[in-house]
Amino acid sequence: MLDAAKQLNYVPNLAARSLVKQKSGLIGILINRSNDEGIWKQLRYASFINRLERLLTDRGYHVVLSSLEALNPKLDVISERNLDGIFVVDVISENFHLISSHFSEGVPLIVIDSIIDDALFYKVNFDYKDAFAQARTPLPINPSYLIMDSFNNVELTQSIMDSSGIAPSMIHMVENEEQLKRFLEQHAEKEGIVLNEFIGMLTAKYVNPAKLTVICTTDCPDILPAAVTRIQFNHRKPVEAFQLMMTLLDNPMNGLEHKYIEVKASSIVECEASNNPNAE
Amino acid sequence: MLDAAKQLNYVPNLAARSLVKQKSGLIGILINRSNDEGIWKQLRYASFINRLERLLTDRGYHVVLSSLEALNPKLDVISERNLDGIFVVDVISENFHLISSHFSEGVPLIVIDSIIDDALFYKVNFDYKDAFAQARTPLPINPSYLIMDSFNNVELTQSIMDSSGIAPSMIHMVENEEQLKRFLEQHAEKEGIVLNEFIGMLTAKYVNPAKLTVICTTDCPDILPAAVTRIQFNHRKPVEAFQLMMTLLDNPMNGLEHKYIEVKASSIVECEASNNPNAE
DNA sequence: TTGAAAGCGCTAACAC
DNA sequence: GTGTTAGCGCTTTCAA
Repeated sequence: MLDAAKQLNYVPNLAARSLVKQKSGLIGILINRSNDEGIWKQLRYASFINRLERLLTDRGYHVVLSSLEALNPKLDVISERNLDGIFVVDVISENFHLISSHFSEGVPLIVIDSIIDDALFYKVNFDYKDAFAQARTPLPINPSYLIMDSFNNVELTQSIMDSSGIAPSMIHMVENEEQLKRFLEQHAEKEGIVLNEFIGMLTAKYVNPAKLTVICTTDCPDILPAAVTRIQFNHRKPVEAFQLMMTLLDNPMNGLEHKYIEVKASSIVECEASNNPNAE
Repeated sequence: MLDAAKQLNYVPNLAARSLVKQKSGLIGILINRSNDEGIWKQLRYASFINRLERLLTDRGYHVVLSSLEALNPKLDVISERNLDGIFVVDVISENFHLISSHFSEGVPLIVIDSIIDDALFYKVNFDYKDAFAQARTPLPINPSYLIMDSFNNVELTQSIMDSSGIAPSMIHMVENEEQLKRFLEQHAEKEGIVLNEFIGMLTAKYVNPAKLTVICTTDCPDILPAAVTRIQFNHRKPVEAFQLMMTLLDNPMNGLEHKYIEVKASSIVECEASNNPNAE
């Protein structure tokens, strides 16, 4: 029985197949990470990676996960492993040329949470402008401060600050909990907006949760105290990124004309993309 | 010579190398996940995966991340990609034989958060007995209830319940926030222990944080309210798992005699393993 | 239809 | 040393 099973159980060798087909069946998720990250940075992409990986795995791709040192990202994995598609998350502007140099014609390259004016890259970002507009709607008065996290991609950080409509002096960039606490002591009685629910949770330790509006960017609204007002980005970011990747993989010739996808804030619950478990 | 290769921008093809060397340079991290997971389950392994992946990547390995459906885990990636080493997290007992069937002689197989009496598997688990002992030390009286999460590996779940020394009727297995809330309403004024800081955070919404002791299993103590007593497992689990894997990869012939590694609870801050960036 | 052969890019084992 | 070759396991092509 074991013998018979083994005879019938042919196991394809994907390395050999890759070699001849020039397709690896591997999709890379590359993420900029530093060693000294606060808890909110560590968890920022947990849900995104989880969901994106699931979608890709269900489609029959294998996912290579790789951290990048922000200062010195090693991107060799892209060309060495012949990745069929690449997601890069939160890219430092200075490193885009480095990524380009690892680019192979026809290999979809999607950057997440990064603004870059280069047609080589497809981009999937949140529509923060939309989120801020929604955040202002239910509030009796305008929020007076913004607590947020910085991104490696400074253009994105700047863009968020700009779309918030809040004076730069009233925007606190979270570095550590102690500094956050000190900032909040000066504004305890005012209304504020917080980006990222983990930061929202830290913030709620020090101010009245009822005065907070949190823009949920990490798909974890449940961790927030009940009194907090939430603007939820629907959890479509991984789905959008996945669908874009599939589209690009299906049409290797002609790329799409729209290089930017903006995921809107919304409380509408969307269903998952259908899992069609077969790759190439 | 290396320079010359770089000048010519020669890119080694790892698929071809894998084929001839019979080593892929790939390490798998396989995790049981369900679709309807609560936030605490989704985030349970975020920090572990993050750190483990970093250690492996720094050593020059490439990491394949794959979700498994708990009921029907597809493990083909192991043999198809010729993984050099495999981590499997939170394994359902019934699936161990399935994993065995994908096992190749000499390929290190390390299970995390799983109890299995089979010499094929190396195991890295927390020492919960130690954690509960420490949890009782600082408390004025004995905790009267335990809030915890269930694992796919029922032996582990049972083992934790047993080591807690708390009556089964006073152990609440978290399914959703509503049920948790109802359980807590009956025990609001008593001391309790909580396993997993995300559950601890949810719990702290409904009871006096000062009465809670949280055993931190996900390396995210910062998310807890200040008043909560913490027992921290030091963040050595990914490091231990990594070091064990490296040891096994270095000694392909003779496995170690100790198949269990128990990571103790401790507040001692350990330094990261040295990053020696070269693989095979 | 079925089968044999070439070759993907690399390393190891030979020869010189 | 330096150069050549066989072959890893697969797919594709071309032949019968």
